[in-house]
Amino acid sequence: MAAIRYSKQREAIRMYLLSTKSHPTAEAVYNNIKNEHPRISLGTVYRNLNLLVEQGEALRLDCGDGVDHFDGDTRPHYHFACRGCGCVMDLEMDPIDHIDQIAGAGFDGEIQGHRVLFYGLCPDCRK
Amino acid sequence: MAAIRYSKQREAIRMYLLSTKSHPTAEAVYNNIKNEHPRISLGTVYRNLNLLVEQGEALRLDCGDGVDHFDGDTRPHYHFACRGCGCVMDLEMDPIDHIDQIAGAGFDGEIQGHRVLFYGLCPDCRK
DNA sequence: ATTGTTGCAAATATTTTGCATTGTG
DNA sequence: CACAATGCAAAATATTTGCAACAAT
Repeated sequence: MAAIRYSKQREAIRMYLLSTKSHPTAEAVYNNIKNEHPRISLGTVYRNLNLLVEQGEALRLDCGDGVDHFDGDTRPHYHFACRGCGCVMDLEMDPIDHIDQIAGAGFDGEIQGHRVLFYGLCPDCRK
Repeated sequence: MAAIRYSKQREAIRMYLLSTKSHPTAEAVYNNIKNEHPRISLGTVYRNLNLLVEQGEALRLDCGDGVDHFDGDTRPHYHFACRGCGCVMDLEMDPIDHIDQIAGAGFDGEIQGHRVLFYGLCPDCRK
């Protein structure tokens, strides 16, 4: 049953995700980890990111650019994607889970949740 | 300045999108169009879907499966993705544009809009 | 006649996977 | 020692693009 063993690569990826708020892609994680682990491969990064997401230690985000982004902050929160510079930011905002009720009214299926991405201009690009 | 000319392929794609509520992928559009237009190529389907989206005659949807889906109904509305069968449905629901205000409170950038996908079990899979 | 559009194939881009080797428990 | 994890390269998937032939205006 596939016990999970320690690996310094996975640990480095996990630590990097916890250290940044940049919501990096797999490629970006790879580039940042490469300094410490010059022989790490992109395949290993993908494998471990998938594993971390499965284990609930990271979130996979879709930021609308067709590439997966990852977030070490697994608390439920909302994201914002800037149309100017493409950066992805966390939003500090009140929960909006009530929209599930709105969606469920008059719908015969079962609404289990939602995925939201806000977009616009980030503080820097707005200027 | 690149005037857009008529093409029966584009017209067939447009008509197919208007005729279905299935939110097809490019591949699905291709397979459905092929009956009428056996020599159409997938590249042409992609080119025309992109064109229709640019012209505002179709929507590109992200349904969470990593593949682009397309919708001929360009009126603003919300979508639901079933975790059971993978189908994508329209939701008849009250607008929830007020979430932009909630997101914008305490955010220094400019919220221009949002992208929401609801998920759960469709009426059939719920049974 | 001009030039937008197509079919086809090759090219990109992103992510996954097979396999021999290495590392963990 | 058993087997999970790695590095590497090749494969799989989704989408775009170069180009010569074709079609719309």
